[in-house]
Amino acid sequence: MKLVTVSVPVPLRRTFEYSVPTTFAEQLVPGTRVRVPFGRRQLIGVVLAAPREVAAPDYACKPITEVLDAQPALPPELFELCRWTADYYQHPIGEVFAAVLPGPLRRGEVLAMATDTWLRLSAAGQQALATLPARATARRGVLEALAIAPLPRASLLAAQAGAGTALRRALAEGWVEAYEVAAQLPPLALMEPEPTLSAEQAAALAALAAAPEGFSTGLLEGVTGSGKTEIYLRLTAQVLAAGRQVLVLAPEIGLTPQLAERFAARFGAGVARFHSGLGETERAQVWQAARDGTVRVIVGTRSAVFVPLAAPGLIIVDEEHDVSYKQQDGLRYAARDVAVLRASRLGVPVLLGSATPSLESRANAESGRYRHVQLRSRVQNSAPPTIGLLDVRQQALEHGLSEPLLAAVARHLAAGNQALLFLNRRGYAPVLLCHDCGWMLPCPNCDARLVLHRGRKRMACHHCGQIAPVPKTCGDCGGSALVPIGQGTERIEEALRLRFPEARVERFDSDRLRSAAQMQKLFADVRSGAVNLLVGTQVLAKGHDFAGLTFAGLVDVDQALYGSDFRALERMGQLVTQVAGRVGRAGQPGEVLLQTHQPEHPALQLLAREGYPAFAAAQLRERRDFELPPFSSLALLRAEARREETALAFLRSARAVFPARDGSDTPVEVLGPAAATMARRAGYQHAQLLLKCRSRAKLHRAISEWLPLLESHADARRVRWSLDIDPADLF
DNA sequence: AGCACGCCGACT
DNA sequence: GTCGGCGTGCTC
Repeated sequence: MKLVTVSVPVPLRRTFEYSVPTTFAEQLVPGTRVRVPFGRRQLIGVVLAAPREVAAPDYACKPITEVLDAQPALPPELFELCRWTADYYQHPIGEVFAAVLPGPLRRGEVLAMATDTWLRLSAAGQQALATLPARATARRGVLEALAIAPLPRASLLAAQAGAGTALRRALAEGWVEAYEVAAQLPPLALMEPEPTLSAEQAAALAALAAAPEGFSTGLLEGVTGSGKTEIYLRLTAQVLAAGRQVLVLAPEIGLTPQLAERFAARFGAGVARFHSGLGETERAQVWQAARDGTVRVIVGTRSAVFVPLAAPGLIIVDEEHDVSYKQQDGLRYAARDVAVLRASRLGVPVLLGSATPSLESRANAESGRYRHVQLRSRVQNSAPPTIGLLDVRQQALEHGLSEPLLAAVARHLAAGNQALLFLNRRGYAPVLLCHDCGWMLPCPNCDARLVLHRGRKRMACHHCGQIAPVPKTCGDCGGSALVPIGQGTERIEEALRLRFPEARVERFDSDRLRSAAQMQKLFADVRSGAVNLLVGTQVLAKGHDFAGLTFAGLVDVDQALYGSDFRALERMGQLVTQVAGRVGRAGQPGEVLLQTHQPEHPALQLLAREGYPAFAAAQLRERRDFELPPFSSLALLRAEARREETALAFLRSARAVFPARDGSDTPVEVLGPAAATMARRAGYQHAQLLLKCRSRAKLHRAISEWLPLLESHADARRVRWSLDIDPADLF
């Protein structure tokens, strides 16, 4: 009999064998979806290995119910990429397929071939054209256009404004017939002239284009405003001209529209977006179009790294340092790393772009594995901003703002420019404190305090979403001396409104920017100059260019200095540099001030005086000294349970069964278990066990041996646990 | 993950 | 006497 190996979407690190009725044995290539009985359910599985002839197995083997694909849903290259991903991230293969396949495919639906609607003139239409009164201009226009040649419906409607009604009439009268044709791409044409490159851009482009045929990794390090996107567009033009596709990754949904628009403006049709904001059907359509080669450029977020490509030619990862590329639950992959691996397997170049490259990429550039290309000057000739440290020790602070900071804001406003204040904390104040007894309203589910949100008149937990009314009196002593301690963006906004009553102050954070439309409106108001002062979080650090901005103040960099994670400083440097990149305009160099209680901190000083590259080089030396990534590999076993002891007991058992380490020079260190920082989150106690090894391969092998022991351990059923390879955060 | 089986507490 | 809690085991 014939057997195939099938993966099913269950969290099991094993696969299952099914017998194959002879009727459909031929089509069962790897990557084909099949419906199979599993226990007493029917699941959609993926064929892992072609059928093979075997003697009857020693277990009851069920037959496949149905074959769902004539062509494998996962083309060979993507199928192999999934297998690599499952292996590298030590994740169940069935769950990898489930994560990669769009919803409709995951549920077993069969996708129809993408089609375009075309229109042609009927015989009745020919006659109508002759008899139609001259004043029926719209209908005449439609019929005359189609009299020349049939047209795609979309082109007709695009060419003739307001033809919709006329066309509907013509179709109803039977003058025009609609029919479906397999979707096809209009021929490639540049839709806008290519701007002249600066000398530096031209050199960068030449250096990147000089890469030998096949796989290579480029690291394009370019300060904000240096014109990285134009380099992407030029390289893309070359690849498209050769009839190949380009995959462009951006860190978050909010940044894909601008990027996609730039590509569409240059290359016209054939640019598609792929991200979780699309509906499932739409995602499936883009997926299929990419696989069929009916789109040329796919701009998407991290999940787009798994889109099938008919004719891949280049992968671009914009803002490659961004932590959003790391998935933080389920299959914890890093899209930037998968992109590099995928490009190497495809034999195509990959380009990583950033103003602040990750230390990992910098290390690869230094070792010569990546081709390092730099853009040091801004296209519009504005000088880079000066970065100053503002010592706030013993200074009177007004809602967290020092007098020199406020004076700087006043100076830039007086000059008719815009100023920005950055603070990575939403809300009014992170703590509401009882001045009489010291009580602070805790979150009932987390080891955290509820944050005061004055605007929405409530207390909110930023970790689990718990909300509560603002207390009038202390929950402990009943006193009414409740005072807000510390500041969030709301409070800074309020303080600035009081101080600068004539300025228009706007706040930019996820509380304020509820909808995409609202966000567009606010950003438009900034660009028009209607907004004078901006206060905000992360959202201000990414992407958007504000031409009139000449000042940025970071209200509290110390926050980032004290992070418990070994990447805290790297993040701080990137954040400061990204915020600083928003500032400065032609002829008016910008100014950046960092409020700190640690003005002598060496990392801060280096960053302020010499800039990000020097700062990053120093950070990298520290990583080397402490054998931290990228000079070692990490894996984190996380566990959560209602009781802390349950989570710790599991991790102790896990540690106990970790494969014995030999006495080699690259031992696997096992650190912990330990309670996570802010252990209780959303009602669960979090704990973790950290694995560290200089050899990635060796760590991988040890974990492969370890996982089966872990899974079969009785303690594993009592906790929720997950394994994080190359963790981005250690909490 | 589901889903069944199985063995101990408060109720129609 | 049964309904139902979730510990344990299994899925080709």
